[in-house]
Amino acid sequence: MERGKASNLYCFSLLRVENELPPVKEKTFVFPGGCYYFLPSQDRLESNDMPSPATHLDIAIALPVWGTFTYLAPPDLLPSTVPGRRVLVPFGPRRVTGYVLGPALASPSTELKTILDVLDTESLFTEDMIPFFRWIADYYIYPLGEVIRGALPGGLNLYEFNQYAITEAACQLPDETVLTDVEQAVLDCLKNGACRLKELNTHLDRPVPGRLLNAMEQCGWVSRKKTLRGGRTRPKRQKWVRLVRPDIPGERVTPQRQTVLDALSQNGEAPLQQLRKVLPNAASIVRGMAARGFVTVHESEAYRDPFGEPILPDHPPELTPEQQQALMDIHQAREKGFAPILLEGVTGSGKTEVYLNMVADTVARQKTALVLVPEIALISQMERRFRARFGDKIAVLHSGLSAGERLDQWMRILRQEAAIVIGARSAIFAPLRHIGLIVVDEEHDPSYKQDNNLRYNARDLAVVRAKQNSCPVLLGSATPSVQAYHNARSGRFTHVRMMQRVTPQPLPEVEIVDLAPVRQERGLGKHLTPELLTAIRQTLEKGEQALLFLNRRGYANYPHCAACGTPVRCRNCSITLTYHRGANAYRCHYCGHSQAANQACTSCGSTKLWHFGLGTEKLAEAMAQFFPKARTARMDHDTTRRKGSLLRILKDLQQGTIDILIGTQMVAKGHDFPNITLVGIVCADSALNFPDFRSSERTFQLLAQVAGRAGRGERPGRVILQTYTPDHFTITAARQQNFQAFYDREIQSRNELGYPPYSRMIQFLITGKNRGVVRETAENLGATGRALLQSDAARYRQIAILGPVEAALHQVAGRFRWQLLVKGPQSSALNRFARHLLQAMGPSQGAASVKVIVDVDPLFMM
DNA sequence: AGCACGCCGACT
DNA sequence: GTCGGCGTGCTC
Repeated sequence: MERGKASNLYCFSLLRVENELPPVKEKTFVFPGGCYYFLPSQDRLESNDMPSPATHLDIAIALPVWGTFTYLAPPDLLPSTVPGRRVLVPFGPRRVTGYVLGPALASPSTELKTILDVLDTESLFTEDMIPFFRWIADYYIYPLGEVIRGALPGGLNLYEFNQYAITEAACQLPDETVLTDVEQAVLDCLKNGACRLKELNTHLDRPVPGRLLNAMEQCGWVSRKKTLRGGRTRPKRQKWVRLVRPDIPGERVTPQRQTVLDALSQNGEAPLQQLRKVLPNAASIVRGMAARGFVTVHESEAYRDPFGEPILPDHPPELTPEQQQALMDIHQAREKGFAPILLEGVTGSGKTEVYLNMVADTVARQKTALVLVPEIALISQMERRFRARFGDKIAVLHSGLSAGERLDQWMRILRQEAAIVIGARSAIFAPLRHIGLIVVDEEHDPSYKQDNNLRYNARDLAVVRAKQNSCPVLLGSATPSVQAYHNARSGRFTHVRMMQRVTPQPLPEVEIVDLAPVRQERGLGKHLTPELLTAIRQTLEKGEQALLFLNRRGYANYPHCAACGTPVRCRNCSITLTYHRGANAYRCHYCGHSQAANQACTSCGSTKLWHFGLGTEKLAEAMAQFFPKARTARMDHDTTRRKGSLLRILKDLQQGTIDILIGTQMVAKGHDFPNITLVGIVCADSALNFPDFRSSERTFQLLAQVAGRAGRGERPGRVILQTYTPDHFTITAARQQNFQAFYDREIQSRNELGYPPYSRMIQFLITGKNRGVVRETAENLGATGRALLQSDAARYRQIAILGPVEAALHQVAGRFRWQLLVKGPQSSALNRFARHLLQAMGPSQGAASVKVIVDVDPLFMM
C-alpha cells in the first residue's frame, strides 16, 4: 500500500512535482545530437528582490532552448503584449517567434533586447493554460517554447533565415573566371531563385560550407538577405456581396446582373463563393455592379467547415437504472471540484450516454467540456452523437483536419463560440475557458500516448488539467488500464461501474479453440480451424454478419526465399518486410520503405519467394475462397487511409452489404456494429510474447474489446478465440471478460517485479546511424548514471538503472537503437535524477550524431 | 534550430 | 601555408 501510494501514475503526488522541483542552478548546455538539455534561466537571474518593471516580459521562445527569456516591450506595443499572444523577437543573430507568458519576475544581468512586433490581435491560448504548459515542460523534461508550439495549431510562426541570391555580377562573369565545382554548382542552383543554405544543401546533394558562401559574398557573386518565413496558416477571408439597390436609373439590368440581384434578394447579402455557383463569372459581374452602386463588397473572416452533412437532432433516451445510478455517483464525486472518476462499463453498457448527460449538465452550468477519443475514426462517430444533441456548440480537433480547419476550430474555441470540444489526444490542449468537465473515452487506449517529439500521455494530462481547473475528469473504459484500476481500488479515483448492457443481450459466449492440433498443417489450415470455419458458415447461413480479427495488415508478414530461406528484410530496419498483394510490393511497417515485389532473393538470386504468415489481405482472399458467395471487406490502416473510406465501410456494414468484415485492432475500438453476431479472433496471442511488461495488459484489452463487438443488436453474439496458449491467464480472463480476474493476477506480478504502478519509469532512447557510437553513448549514459547513484546515494536511494541494452527493434529507419531505463517509486525524484544524468553526460561525452530521447512514463519499449 | 566561431587534418 | 570539414557554444 505504501509503495503503491508513492508510485501512482497520475495521483496527487505527481501533481506536486511542480512545487517539489526547485529551480536547478546548473549551466545551460546542449546535449549530444542537439537534443538540448538543461536548464532554466534562473541561474542568470539577478538575486535582487526588486520586481522588474512592467515593461519587462517573460517570453518562451518557439525553439528547442531551455528556459524563458526577458524582453522589453516598447511603449507602443506594451498594451498589446498580453499573455498568450505571439511576438517577434531578436534572438541571437536572427528574429524568431516567442510566446508572451506574462511580466518577468526578475531581470537577467545581460542587456535586454526589445520586442519587434506583436504577431496576434488576440491571444492564441488562455492565461490559465500557462501553468499547464509549465507543468508539462517540467514533467516531460521538454523545452517550454516547444511544448507551446506543439500545442498550438501549426504553421503560424515566423522565423528568420539567411537567404542567398545570385548577383548581377555573377551572371556576367568573364569567361576566363575560374570557378571550383562547388562554386559553379551553387551559382547554377541560385539561378533558379534565392534559397536558404539548408535548401542549397538538399538541391546540390552535398553540404555547402557557410564559409564558402561568405567568401562568394565577398567576391560580390552572391548576396545575403535575412528573410522571414512561415506564417502559412492564416484565417480564411471571404468576400460578401451586399445589395444596395436593385435598380439604378440609366443602368441596364442585364440577365447576368439580374441573376445576382435575384440571389441577393433573399438575405440581402451572400458570399461571392455562393454566387459563383449560379454564375461562374460572378466575380467580374459583381465588380461592375459594385462600381455602379448596385452592390457593395466587403471581406470578413470565415471558418473552414470540417463537418460533414448536417445531422438531425436527437432526443435523450430514457436512461437505464444503472446509468442513472452512475450519474448520481459522478455528481456526488464532482461536489469536491477536482474529481478523477473511473467509469468502468462493459462494452455496450452505454457509457456515451453518460458522457452526453454529464456534458449537458456542464454546459447548463455555463462551463465548457472537453471530450477525448482515442482515434480519428471514432471521433466522427462521437462527433455525430454530440452534434445531434448539442448542435453547433461542438468543435473538433484532430490530425485529420487541414492546418486551416484546425486553426479555425481553435479560434472558435478561444472566442467561446464552441463550448464542447471533441478530439484526439492533441485536443487536451484545446484553449477552452472555464473547463467544467474532461472526458477520456477508452481511457486504456495506447494511442493517447504521443510517441514522438513531446512524448506525453493525453489521459494523464487530462487528470493534470482537471486538477488545475478544479473540475471532474471522467475516464471511461470497459477494460481499464492497470494504472487507472489501481487508482480506483486504492480510493484515489472514484470508481463507478456499469456491468450490464443496454440491449437485452448478455455478453457473448467465448469459445477457446486450441491452435496446437493444427500447428503442423500447411497453408491456411494452420490459421483457420474447422471450428472457426464452421461457425462462420453457420453465421452466414443465418444471414448474419461475422467479424474476423487479425492484428496484422498486408498479405504476408514473413516473405522469404523458397530456395535458401533468406527472409526479405528492410534495408533500414531490423525487421522482415510485409508483402502487400494489392500493391504487389514489400513494405516496411516501421519506416515506410517500399519496394517492388518482382525481385530476386538477395542472398542466392532465386526468383521463387514464399509468402508465409497471415495478414488481413490474405485472410480476405481466403474467405473469398471458402465462402465465394459471402461479401467480404477489410478494415485496416491500408483500406481506411483515404478520407471517408472508413465511414463507407461502416455504412455498408450497417446496410448489410458486407457479410464478413476482416480487420486489425481498428475494429476493436469502440465501434458499434449492431448486426455482427460472430467474432473470430484468428490468433489471440500474437502480441502476448512481446518483450514488454505491458503485453498481457494490451492483449487482454484487445481481446475483451474485440469480443465485445459481438451481439450488440437484437441477436446474441458468439466469439471464437483461437490461441496457442489456452491456459494463459490473460486468455482465460478474456474468455470470461473478467477484468477483475485479469487485474488481480497482473497486479500481483507487477508488484513482484516492481513495474508500474508500483514504480515509475523514464526511458532514454539512444539512436544514431553509427552502430558503434550509439553503443558507446548508451554505455556511457549507463555508467554515468550508476556513478551518479553512488555519489548521491541518499537522494537517489530507491532509483534503479536497467540496461543499457540494445532495443528489441535494434534498427529503425536506418538508425540503431539502444535503451536505458531508470525506475523508481517517486516521480519527482526520478525526474530530478533524469535531469541530473542528462546534465552529467555533458556535451563532450557523446558524438553529435547520436540523439538521446527522453520518454517519461514510456508505454512501448520495443 | 540556426548561426558563428575555432580547432584540426589534408591538400596546393 | 590555407581550405574546408566538423564539433561547440550561445541565443534575453
